[in-house]
Amino acid sequence: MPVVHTLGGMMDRIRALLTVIEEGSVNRAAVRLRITQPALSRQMQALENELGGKLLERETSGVKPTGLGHALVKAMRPLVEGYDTALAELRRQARGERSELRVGYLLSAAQSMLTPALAKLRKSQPEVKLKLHDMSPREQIDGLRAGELDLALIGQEGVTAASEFHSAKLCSLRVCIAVSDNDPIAAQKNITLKELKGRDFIGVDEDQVPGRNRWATALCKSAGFKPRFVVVVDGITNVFSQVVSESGVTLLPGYFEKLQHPGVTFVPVSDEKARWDFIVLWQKGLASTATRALVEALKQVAVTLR
Amino acid sequence: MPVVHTLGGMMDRIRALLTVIEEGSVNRAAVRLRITQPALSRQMQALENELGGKLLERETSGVKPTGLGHALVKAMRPLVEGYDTALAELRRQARGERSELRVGYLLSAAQSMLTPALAKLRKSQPEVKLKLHDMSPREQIDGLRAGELDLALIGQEGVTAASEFHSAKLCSLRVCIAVSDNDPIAAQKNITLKELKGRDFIGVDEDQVPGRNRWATALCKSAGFKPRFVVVVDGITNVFSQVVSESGVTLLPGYFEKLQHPGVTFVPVSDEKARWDFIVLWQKGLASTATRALVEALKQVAVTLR
DNA sequence: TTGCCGTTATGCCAGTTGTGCATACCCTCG
DNA sequence: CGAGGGTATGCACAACTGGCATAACGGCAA
Repeated sequence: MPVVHTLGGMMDRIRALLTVIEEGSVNRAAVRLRITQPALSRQMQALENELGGKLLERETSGVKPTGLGHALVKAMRPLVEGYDTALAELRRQARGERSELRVGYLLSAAQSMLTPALAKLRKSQPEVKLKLHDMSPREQIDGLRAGELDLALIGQEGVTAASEFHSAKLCSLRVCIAVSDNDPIAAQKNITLKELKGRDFIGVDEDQVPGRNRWATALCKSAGFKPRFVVVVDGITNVFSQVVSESGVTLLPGYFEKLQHPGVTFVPVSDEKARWDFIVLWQKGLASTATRALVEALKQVAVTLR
Repeated sequence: MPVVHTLGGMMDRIRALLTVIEEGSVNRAAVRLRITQPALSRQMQALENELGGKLLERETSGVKPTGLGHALVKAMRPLVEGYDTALAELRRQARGERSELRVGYLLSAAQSMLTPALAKLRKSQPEVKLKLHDMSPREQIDGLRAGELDLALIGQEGVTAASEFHSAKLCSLRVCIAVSDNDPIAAQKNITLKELKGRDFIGVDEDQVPGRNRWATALCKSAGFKPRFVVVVDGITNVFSQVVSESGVTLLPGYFEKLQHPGVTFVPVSDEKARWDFIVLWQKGLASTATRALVEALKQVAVTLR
């Protein structure tokens, strides 16, 4: 039996078998499959060889599946159909017709921008299904890397990962510091970075908000000194506890000014160079129209907030 | 871009892509796949052409999936794995290592044979999982045809379908008739077919028990007359009602003698030629060892009952 | 900068495979 | 026994695919 064929095209032969069994005839199936009957006949032989058992009862009136043939149909038809639909969905997605948009964001940071941008998006592309994920900057970046997010709204933390993805800077916010209510600085309306020289700084866990400490360090260096991080905590609320108990300070993006936290006062930093960039990251490769639309909407919203 | 390839081997290329993404490198993936790097490189190009979008970010240190690439992995990996396991299962089944055995039987007819046979089977192949289906002869045949049964225990009704499947005659039972208690025949110990000449016969629905009427007709013809079916009912219990009310008779396999039904008396037919064959049918093609074992067990049980 | 080493991409050739065509074979029915 | 339906087979050819050699490209170190 010199009918060997490759193991590769086996799925095609399985498809062919499904058609043959549907039609009950190699001849008619061959017509449907746009190949000749001999070719199809040989495919069936090949499939039987590969599986090691007869699949069809050849009768003078056509063909009929054997038990094994039936079993194959039952096992393979759903897989083949799933394969086809998955393929179709991928092709659509490749053409940018992705209907689902998975957005990662940090509620405290992105709220003022994301909400109006989403409203715009819904107006221009109402059929887009949104999945919003409130997650830490680190989780956002990991999500992008793992392909679980299409787009991430992220602050300064994102610049370290910006080269991995497409990115756009949305706006550049002012910066503030958090100090204890008891601290003399708390009474000031403004503060310059220079005034922080020699103060103890509270750092945050690099895993949770990567790059934040580096950003603070860079800012201080531009003001002529090197910050000393006396403690590193994980999570922003713990930062506030430390601010109160240790009377250290920490540099924060400006939107924290609106926050209230017992025992903590936020003081704006007046240095012009002290800015907190807010950026949006999205997957490389062909972005869906929905992704592009949301990025555009975010940019438009950003200019109004500047 | 003249990289076209066939649409056929697409699944292979998807498999290849899965490996490439796992390895993060075309080179290493090529090693795992036992092909050269250029070949694999071209496969990836082909896949991207077929899908209409980039799947990989080529970087100097290797490759990284794009969003589309990630989506493909998420959609296709389970399908590919399902396909492989299904294929393996089919191959095992083709080798006769089927662990499940679906048996169709008619409780009233097969009980005396099936129970001991199953006991034998359990002793010789304890790991076989059994699925027993009590169903009418017609349902059994349909089940075999649809591949939902591996084996059917069926009476005379099965002979019409015997050519479609493998079959073995298990035993040949004596025949009896059912008559009303009031009928003079009811007092007899035996009866010959000839004595039934001129009597009204009760037939059964051809859909439920195909071939039964033909069997009765053939028997009567061998005794020199043609039975007259005054009524055809569906289901054996209705036959008994008719036997009582219409004082017709009906030919039945011998195992009914053990039954009790108010107003009905069963009288054995003494003709030597009047026999009711009991057969087992199973799927054509390679039967599993379990199937063969059960057939053997049934045959052995049958000889003890003869 | 230059050279080296890693990566992926491309040109070309040969082996293999799957297909179509023509035809053989087999069965059933008239 | 021939006609007409089915499936299988012999054969030649086009096409795809893989291997080899090599290009192109980017990073890194001297």
